[in-house]
Amino acid sequence: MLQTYKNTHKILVAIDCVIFGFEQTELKLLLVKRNFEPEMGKWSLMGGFLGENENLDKASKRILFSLTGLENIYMEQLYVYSETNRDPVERTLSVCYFALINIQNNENEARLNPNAQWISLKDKPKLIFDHDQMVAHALKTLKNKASMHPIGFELMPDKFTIPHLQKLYEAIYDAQIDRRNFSKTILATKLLIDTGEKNTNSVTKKATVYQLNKEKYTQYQYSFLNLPTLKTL
Amino acid sequence: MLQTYKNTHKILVAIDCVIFGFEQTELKLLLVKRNFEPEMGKWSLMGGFLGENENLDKASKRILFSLTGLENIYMEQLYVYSETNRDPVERTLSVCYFALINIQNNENEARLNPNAQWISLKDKPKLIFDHDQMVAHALKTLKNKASMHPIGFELMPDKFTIPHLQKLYEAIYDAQIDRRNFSKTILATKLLIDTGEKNTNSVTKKATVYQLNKEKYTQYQYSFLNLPTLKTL
DNA sequence: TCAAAAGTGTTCAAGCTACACCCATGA
DNA sequence: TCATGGGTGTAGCTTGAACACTTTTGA
Repeated sequence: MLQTYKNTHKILVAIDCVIFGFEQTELKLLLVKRNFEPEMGKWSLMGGFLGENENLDKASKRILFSLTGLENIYMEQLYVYSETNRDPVERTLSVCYFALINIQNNENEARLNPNAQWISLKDKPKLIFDHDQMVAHALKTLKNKASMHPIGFELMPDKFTIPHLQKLYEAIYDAQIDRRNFSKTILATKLLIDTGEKNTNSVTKKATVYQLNKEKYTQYQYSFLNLPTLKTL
Repeated sequence: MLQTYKNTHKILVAIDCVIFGFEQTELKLLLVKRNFEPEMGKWSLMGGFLGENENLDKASKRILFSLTGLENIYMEQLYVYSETNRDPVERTLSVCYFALINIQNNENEARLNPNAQWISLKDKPKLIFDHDQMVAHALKTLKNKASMHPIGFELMPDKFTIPHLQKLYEAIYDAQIDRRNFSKTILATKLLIDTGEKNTNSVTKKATVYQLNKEKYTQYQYSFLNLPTLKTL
């Protein structure tokens, strides 16, 4: 016998993903140009609805996969947006996820939805509904989390140099970091493995190429970087 | 003309509240004994459903008020639980909130729902559904947040002594803290105002009674306590 | 006058910040 | 040979941890 709860009403549940990437020296967002109403033609976060036989984590992975063809991406639930009028079509809750993607590793952009585009955070257009608010929230969380946990590596390619990694943190915190202190701090974590290779792109002295020590990464227990910019969160 | 989204299905949305309090030296949870099915007679978090004309913050406040008669309580959205089978009656998402209540200030327990009870975290019974998981999550968040922001004061009465405040942090982190260093750190924040009063309950030397500097509190910008226990989160 | 709790100050070590010099590379 | 970017070392300061002595109070 199947009971149900009385005097309750059901609501549509959406998922929207704030997807960060890092290329060269720029922190980027993966945005989509809407090809359906409402707000057709405008930019938005990638989204979708929660299906009948899936939980939110599964749905968010499905949505990300449908957009990018990527699996095994770092994703985390952020916050639920629930203003009654946030979606003009009908009442919809949106569970916001944030994802970190390594752009370089995934150069086969063939799989990328043609309506999707990587856009620098600095050039972010106005987004639909409350999506700007979601991006702001996600950015704050990224700043917070990246100082406590080494999740920044999720945005880096498999092989990278320390100066390149530093550019990532400078982009995240929109701040200058001392080269020498940064290098010292990063190396002290023992999270980097020297591959023996040298960066061939560089015009001048070739930087050492490192890989992430993935075992140490998953076990990492200490607070990560302690940037002055963070102390006034 | 009212559009709707096609091929989507709606879901019941609940709110469950992890409510912390602090009394004497004990961190407590406000739990309710269920007087309805399913799981009648078992302990659970206080919950309710999201109504048609309210957002989640409003609903969580409504639910807390209905349980305690209290308003203006510190509340924060934590996480959404969405396993398809988490509620045996029918599929329900639960948005978990966590709340911090100052028990002493609210001694008029008349307003407290008769099915509700403050129970020490140490004596927490097994809760229904995934509520144990919610409590574990909330506790972790409390530990995290209390080290970064001075939210611990939300659990204290208006007037308190430093040794009493220390007991709170010792309860939260389940750790011993050095009296002298704690006092120094707390006073350095300038968040305390000396009321000039002395604690009359004490049997021996009377401790100084302080009040929170509420202006400074709302503006507080720095990371709060840096407890060693936190470094291995 | 003694035990228990409260209040305060000092010392040492670690970590972070600021800063300077040397090396490798290609134009 | 020079400009550019990469790699490393050190001194000084700040912060936090460990720790001891004095005061107040009531029994």
